[in-house]
Amino acid sequence: MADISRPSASPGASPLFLREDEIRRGVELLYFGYTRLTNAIDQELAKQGLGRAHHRALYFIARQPDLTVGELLRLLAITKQSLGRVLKELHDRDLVVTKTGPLDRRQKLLRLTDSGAALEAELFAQLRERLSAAYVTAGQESVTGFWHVLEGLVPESDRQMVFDLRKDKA
Amino acid sequence: MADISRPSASPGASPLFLREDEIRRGVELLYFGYTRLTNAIDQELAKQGLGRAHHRALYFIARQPDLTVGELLRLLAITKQSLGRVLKELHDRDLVVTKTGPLDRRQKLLRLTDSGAALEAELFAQLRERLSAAYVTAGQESVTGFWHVLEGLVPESDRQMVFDLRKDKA
DNA sequence: CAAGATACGTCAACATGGCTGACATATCTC
DNA sequence: GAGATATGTCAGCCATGTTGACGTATCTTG
Repeated sequence: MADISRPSASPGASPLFLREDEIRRGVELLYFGYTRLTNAIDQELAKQGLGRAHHRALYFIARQPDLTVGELLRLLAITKQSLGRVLKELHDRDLVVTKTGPLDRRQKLLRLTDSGAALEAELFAQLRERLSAAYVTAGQESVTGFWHVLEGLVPESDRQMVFDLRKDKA
Repeated sequence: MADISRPSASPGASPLFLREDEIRRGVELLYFGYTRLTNAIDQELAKQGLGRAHHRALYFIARQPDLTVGELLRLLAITKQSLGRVLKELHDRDLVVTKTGPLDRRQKLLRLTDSGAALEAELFAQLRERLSAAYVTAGQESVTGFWHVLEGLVPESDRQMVFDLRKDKA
């Protein structure tokens, strides 16, 4: 295969070679990479009778315990009715518990139960397997490039929210 | 903001620093990057009364004119019934035309009409805007890293199909 | 050339996970 | 005490995926 990282042999049109083909390449790889990664856990989810919507909620609750419902809504960017359905199912299956917010009693803080955490860990293991294989093949330098481009795709208005996932809650 | 691209300050556990946090970072950025990019065209699509499924079909037909129905099915990885509904709507709106395959008359080759191509171009312009902004911010080296990691996420069995999108049909 | 495989289309029923709109309750803030 | 806010919930709708069954035209092969 030709070296896909080499830009056009005739530069000059643009300092960063933003030719149509390079954009389409990104669109396609993002599409296939994302969909194939999410496919990796569908079978596991189906065993539990859960769907991808449940996994997204489990994932973010695992990532940031004591997340509020409102914060989760902002992350998922769906309506509260849609999320309500998902959270109710997770609660009914004893995968998620809520507690009243200590500072603001209107809030509900979300946490995984032990079995919720176990399920999330099992699903995460699939993601880790795929993603770490891709990381290893591409190399650490590529991984940081991968991150940088994706960060640029997140609108300014959402960026802080995404970065904050890596912090413990105040 | 801290330099998010710098790996752990305490390497040694793994030669490529495959700590949980680095995997989660990839999962999240992929999720937000992908969903926010696709959100970029939803409004445009809604104007036409079309959905994302229609866009995916338009995109791949634009990318590889004279694609067969079977090839498109493999790319989208959905059932023929689902695709049939989408193609029928695109055909009814005069965005796509089919012609009988010249070598194998069972096949139908898909092509955009002029108005289909115009719509696809308009949608593509949105993607280009977002993605090229991200490319410029990240720099060419990051872009190649971005590609390499995503390639690693595409299963071996699908990889040739994805690469072949960039070639003219035989 | 006949038989079977293949490419495509279509009918029907159903599941998932989004959406809007309307309204209720508890709690916080001013 | 009045109004804003965080959450929940009922009801119905839509987009887009699924399975299963079946039909037709065309290609391929023994």
